Amino acid sequence: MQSRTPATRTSGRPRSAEADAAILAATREALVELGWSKLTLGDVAMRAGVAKTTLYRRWSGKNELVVDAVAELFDELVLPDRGSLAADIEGVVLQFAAILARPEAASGLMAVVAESTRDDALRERIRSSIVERQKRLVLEGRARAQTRGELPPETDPEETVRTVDLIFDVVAGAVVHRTLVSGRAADEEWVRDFTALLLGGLGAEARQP
Amino acid sequence: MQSRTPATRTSGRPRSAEADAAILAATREALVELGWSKLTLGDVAMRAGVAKTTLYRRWSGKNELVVDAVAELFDELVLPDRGSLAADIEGVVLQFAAILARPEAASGLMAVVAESTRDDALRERIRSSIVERQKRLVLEGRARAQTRGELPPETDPEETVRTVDLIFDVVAGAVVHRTLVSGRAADEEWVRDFTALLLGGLGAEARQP
Amino acid sequence: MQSRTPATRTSGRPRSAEADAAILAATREALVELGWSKLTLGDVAMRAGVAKTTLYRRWSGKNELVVDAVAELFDELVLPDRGSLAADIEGVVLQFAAILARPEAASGLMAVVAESTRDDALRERIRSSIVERQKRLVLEGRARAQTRGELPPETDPEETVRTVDLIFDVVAGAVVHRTLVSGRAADEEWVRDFTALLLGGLGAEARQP
Amino acid sequence: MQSRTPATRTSGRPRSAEADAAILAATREALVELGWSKLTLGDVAMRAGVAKTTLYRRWSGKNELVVDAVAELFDELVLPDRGSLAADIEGVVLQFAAILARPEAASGLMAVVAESTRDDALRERIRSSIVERQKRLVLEGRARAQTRGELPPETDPEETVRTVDLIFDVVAGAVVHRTLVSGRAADEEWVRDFTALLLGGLGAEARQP
DNA sequence: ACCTAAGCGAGACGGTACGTCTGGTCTTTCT
DNA sequence: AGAAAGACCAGACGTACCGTCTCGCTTAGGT
Repeated sequence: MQSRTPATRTSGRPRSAEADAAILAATREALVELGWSKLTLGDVAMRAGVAKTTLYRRWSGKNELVVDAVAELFDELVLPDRGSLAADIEGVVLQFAAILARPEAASGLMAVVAESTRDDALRERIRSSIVERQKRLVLEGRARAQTRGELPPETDPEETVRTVDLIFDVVAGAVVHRTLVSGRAADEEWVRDFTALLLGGLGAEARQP
Repeated sequence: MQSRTPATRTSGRPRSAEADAAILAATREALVELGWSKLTLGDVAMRAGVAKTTLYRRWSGKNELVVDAVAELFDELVLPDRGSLAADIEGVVLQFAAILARPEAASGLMAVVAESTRDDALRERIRSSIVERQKRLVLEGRARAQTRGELPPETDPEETVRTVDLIFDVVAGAVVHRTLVSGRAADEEWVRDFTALLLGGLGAEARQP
Repeated sequence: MQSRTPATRTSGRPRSAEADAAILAATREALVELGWSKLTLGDVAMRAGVAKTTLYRRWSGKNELVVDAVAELFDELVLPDRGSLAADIEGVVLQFAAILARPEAASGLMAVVAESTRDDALRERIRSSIVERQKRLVLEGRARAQTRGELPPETDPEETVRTVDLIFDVVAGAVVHRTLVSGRAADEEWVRDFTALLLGGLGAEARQP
Repeated sequence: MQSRTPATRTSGRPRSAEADAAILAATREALVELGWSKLTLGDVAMRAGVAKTTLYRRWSGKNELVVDAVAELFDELVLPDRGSLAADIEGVVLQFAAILARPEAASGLMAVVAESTRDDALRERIRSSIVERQKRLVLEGRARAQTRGELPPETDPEETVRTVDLIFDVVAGAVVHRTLVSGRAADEEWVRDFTALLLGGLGAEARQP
């Protein structure tokens, strides 16, 4: 989560482990009720039953706190085994859409992405805590499809990385855009259309090297 | 842009047209230098050589102002005629990526999208000022491809709308995600890969009704 | 009151005489409702059904306007003939107290006096419009008392001026202080006590040159 | 044994005692330079080297602040022992006039009095902080004069209160009116005349029950 | 059983920006 | 030329948070 305290803690009172959890939970609660821009750290501290100093001792500011609070939400994504690549993709995309439809995810995620355009450390934190962390789903899905014979075994490892990245950007980007920018639900019908488009593209790409 | 005063203004000093332009330009300038979160309306007013009251008389807050300032950026997108659908798409996607790479676009756009998750009026303003406004590119490209015979003429109009929306979400979403979330440039190589994926998907979709 | 050029107006639209009266009346009305510090010239203009520019064309600011509006209130003071000096004084002091008890007088008068401590032109305007204008009451009362034989005829004119000034400061000051600072009504009992004190002092003074 | 301190403040950082003094001093300084109407709390805070919030944490607004700043000025009044009642009065009146001649006193005092005509809490604050606080001078002077045999011992206590109040209104009112409204100095000559008037009145009053 | 160093709740602190209001001025059109 | 209307610049208002800083108190591990 937060890469804190690599060094040995020798003396003094240890930091409260409960406080960490309470603060992150309070942050998500505040995101739901207030959204990112009206969320204040003083309010989060109060909700968590914690002093502001305790919060600042652990996170350097609102952005870092929100990244950590939001990142946890995406850990609940799992790749369901629904029997076919298409069905698997549809399943995970629907889960992703469901998370994005939750106000704490949408408001928080977009805001920190916006902030990250001017803060490289923040961008890196988002990449490692959220993006790279969830690429496991693409890799897992690919592997499963190869086992099933739906996709050919990979040959060029570099090519594979490029394709995984592309797929991830297309999937995550399309769902986010549909949900937050176009402002319409990524419902089953849309997910079916989208998955057909994606698989068609992948098949075609696979056919013409 | 801002739908102001459709009614006739007869008496009193008329609003300065220069002020409007100066404020929007100053807003983009401030977005470049400061980003969304550190942009203050007082600072924008100062840059524009305008009093804060003049600014607040026209826009109700930071979000509305930034939407209008950013929306203008996307009006410069044009669909180049490069001879084939693939080349046309690559061309416009590259243009889109170039705009998104500009700091005033990235920071401002993501931030107002984040805010719009808690403000329906703002979401609608974004949709009408930015999203719907640029769907013209998809429609134009489709028409041109049909003229060339690259795409079959549309039969079901409802189906057409759904496909246009899908394409728009996929294109815009993928480029945004690549650029802002993954934090890597949407360069020519990536655009070629992406276009291939998209056209493959469309072709496959067209083949299997 | 306002020393404006009564000189020849040759061309153009003549100034509205009604506007002057409306503005002063609106000023007093606003003083009653809002007090000096919350009175705004924009509000006065609106109440008077007049544009702000019209108001500024006639008065240079809030202070000048309020002085003129308040000065008119004191013109209604008259010296009643109640048969004796003591009774005359009591009568006029009660009138004065009654005016001061009106909120437009109290709030406005004290405020412009406060302002006048830093604005010589304003102090002079107050002196000529209010103070000197009402000294007529002291002079008149003195003359009447001399006719009655209650006071000896004046001998030294310089001495007379000094006494008149002193009396005026004592009378006006005591009533103002009682009413506004001590915050208690200058009622008949108090006025009787005060008048006794004043006449006693004058008699004693008269006896010992 | 029960603690006498009501609402002891135990936790949290204690308020800075220096800040209070610095703010009141800065207020008087600003009154001298700017007068009441141009004094801004932001400016006072800056002069005191204090944040605006610190100021607002202690005082609810400009009026309350100025009352406290001005009240301190009058604490330096003392009743000198000059051997006779007349001389004592002259001495204290001259001191009072000297304080009123200072711009911070004049501008501030009159302004808050003006404001107090529309704000009962403020009027009460003025009464208790300034007026009642300085009545000590009248009581002390009276006692000393009785010791000397210049005034008869008091008989009716209610009558005494009424007389003290009357004297205070007459003295304070006359000096204020002379200084601020008539706009002339309360110099030694005037004070001598005034004291003669006052003592004459008191003597006459004493003689005729 | 003490010592000591860090953590903790509380809340004051110096700042910055907010969005609103007012003071005066300027620019329209109408009278 | 004056008036009504209202936009304009300038700047103070009182509030809300920021991130930091004292306070006095708690809570552990090392001695």
